[in-house]
Amino acid sequence: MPELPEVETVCRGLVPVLARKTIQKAFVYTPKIRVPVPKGLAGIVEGRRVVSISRRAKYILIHLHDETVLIIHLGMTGTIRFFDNHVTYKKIKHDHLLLGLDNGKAMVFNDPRRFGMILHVKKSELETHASFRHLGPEPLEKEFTPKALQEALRGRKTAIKIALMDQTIVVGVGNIYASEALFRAGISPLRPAGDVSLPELKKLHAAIRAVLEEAIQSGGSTLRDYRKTDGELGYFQHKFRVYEHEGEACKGCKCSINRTGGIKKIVQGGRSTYYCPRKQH
DNA sequence: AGTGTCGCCTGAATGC
DNA sequence: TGCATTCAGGCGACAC
Repeated sequence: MPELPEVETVCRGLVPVLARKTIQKAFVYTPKIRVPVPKGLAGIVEGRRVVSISRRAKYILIHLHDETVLIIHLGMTGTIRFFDNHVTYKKIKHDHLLLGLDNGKAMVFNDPRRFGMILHVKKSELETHASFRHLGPEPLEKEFTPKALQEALRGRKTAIKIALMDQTIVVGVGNIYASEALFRAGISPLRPAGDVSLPELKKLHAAIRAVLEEAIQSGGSTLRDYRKTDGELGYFQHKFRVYEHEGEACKGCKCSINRTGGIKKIVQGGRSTYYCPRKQH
């Protein structure tokens, strides 16, 4: 599912094909996804020019010429694809939004599970918007420091894994990268967040940045392949060390799998967590 | 304010 | 084989 690196990859992929294009035609195929699409959105964005693309947390921000922002969240299963001709494009199952561009191409947002979101807000109201106002720091920006992380976690009794996925603590880290970062930092996902020491948080801070940066790198190489095939801007397969590796030996592990059972899968807050009980404490 | 739970939604995987 | 059930999870709403 798209977490920060995947969304970042999609944003980078959007820049060459969407920036400086004018939205000639827009269609909202599915007004009622989980969060309803703003009423009249199609008519409102038609004729607007795309100035730039950026990302905040897991949201894709499409900045329009009129100081408004068209925002897409990919949810769990959302993808963005481009097609050559928006006039002849035939909607397929789970298409929710089409933007017909002035170069004739179509940008289509498709999301089978409808967990994605389409928002349209004034640039000046972005920071106070309900979906943005409580967001924590960007993990790859300098405001995210071990100290800031310590401050955000202070007194929190909830498990560190759950806290890492809390977008008010730090944004962009979802279920996969929370497990991966904790594994690299050698910290048990079950630890109460407020009990993790500063030296450990330094490791965790570095681990979060490392997993996200590596995944973005990996997305970048996928993106180059996309350019060749003109495919979809959505997913890429990154190598995970613990996620979906239940029962396997973790990287560099010398212990006997028969005896230890290998990487363990547990459920926290209704989400699966993968970790190595012998390397994470 | 912090914490935990539920519901949204569909396709794939699994169970009988 | 076919139908039913389970599972996946980001985020908002809600209860306490």
